[in-house]
Amino acid sequence: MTELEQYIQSYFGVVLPDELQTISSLFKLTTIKKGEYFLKASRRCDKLSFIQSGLLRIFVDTDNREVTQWISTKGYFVTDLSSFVFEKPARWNIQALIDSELYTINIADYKKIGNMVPKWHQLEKLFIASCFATLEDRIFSHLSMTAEERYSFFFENNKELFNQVPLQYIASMLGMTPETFSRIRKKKLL
Amino acid sequence: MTELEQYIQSYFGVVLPDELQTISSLFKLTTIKKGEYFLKASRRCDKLSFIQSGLLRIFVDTDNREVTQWISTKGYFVTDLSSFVFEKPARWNIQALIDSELYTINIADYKKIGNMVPKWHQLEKLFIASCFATLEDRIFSHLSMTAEERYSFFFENNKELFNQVPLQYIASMLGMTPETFSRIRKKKLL
DNA sequence: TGATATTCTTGATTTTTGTCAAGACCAAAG
DNA sequence: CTTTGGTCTTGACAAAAATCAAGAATATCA
Repeated sequence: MTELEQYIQSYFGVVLPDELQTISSLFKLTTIKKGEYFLKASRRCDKLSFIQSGLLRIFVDTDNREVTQWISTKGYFVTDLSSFVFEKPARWNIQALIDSELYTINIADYKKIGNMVPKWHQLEKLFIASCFATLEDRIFSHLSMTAEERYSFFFENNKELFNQVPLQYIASMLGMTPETFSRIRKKKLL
Repeated sequence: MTELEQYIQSYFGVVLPDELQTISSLFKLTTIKKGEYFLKASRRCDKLSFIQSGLLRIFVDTDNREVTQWISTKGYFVTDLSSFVFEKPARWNIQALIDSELYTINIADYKKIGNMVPKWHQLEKLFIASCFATLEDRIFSHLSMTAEERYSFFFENNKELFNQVPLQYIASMLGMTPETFSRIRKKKLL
């Protein structure tokens, strides 16, 4: 079983081996270079990718500044979900932070899965529900934690990210300025 | 078409009238009195309800204080999604803020829908995806807006809530203290 | 109605976080 | 190696928000 198949199975729990193979065969290996855009806001996001290697940053341009919504890492999927699912303009920009390898499926092929695998929509539902729960937790962290607590929590669970991406992006996705981030960091090292 | 059916249609887009009727017939009208719990954290949430009238508050107990995650209003569904979908212990408490009328379906009946309505899992997926997008926006508001901006935005879209529920709950779900909330409020009235 | 909760407001103060500006550090490119 | 551009850190200060405490307003209920 390929790495992609293992991940699909872990997220979606597809059972029959031939179904799994059918699904994974629709994903094509593509590469994206550091700095290139996987998606630009206001365009349609017509693809879903699994990150085989690399890092992608999801962000929005506002009047004053860029707001990083999330950084996607190896072993996770990346797309603008509402654009992909509802076929409407994307709200996020998605850009490669380093050269990355992606297994990519386009919307047309993606729709085929629903026809070929009877249980697919159900599995999809479960997957999206778990994404929903993750966001609930993230909201909770903003309602109940200080910047420092959010930093510590994220650091404990994503140590490896801290020496791979510009820290200002992590600061932004945790909802603080780079300066505050830097000061918390210093405090933790003492 | 009943009000419940109209809402189901608007959220899930079920097309065939008999399917719609089949689904809605599985929801039973129940009532819950002010202060009563729809759900207690750590129990299983084995039901999904549509709010015909009333208000329910979703919250968590932390060491220091209660954190209100959300207030559900007329015309919306209420449940602990991850508990309902994955049949695991609930993370949230859900309590009626005023006497409320709910159309409630239990998990056993809910599962029947999937068998009776072929497209159901697909529609469910779309519904949950739209919930996901709503949470994305909410996270964005915490990454990019001040307490005052979050207040204004929420106020503009939920004016009616402000004279129906204790304001401290709204303050909490917007991620600020009651005092800060009160001061912003005063400032806006001047 | 009057008594009792609870909720809301307000002021004084502290803490946290943001802003602005300067300089240090570091990696990539000539 | 040196330059350059981006990133990170630091300091001084300002603004935002939290905390604590008291009192006012409001709802609840006997």
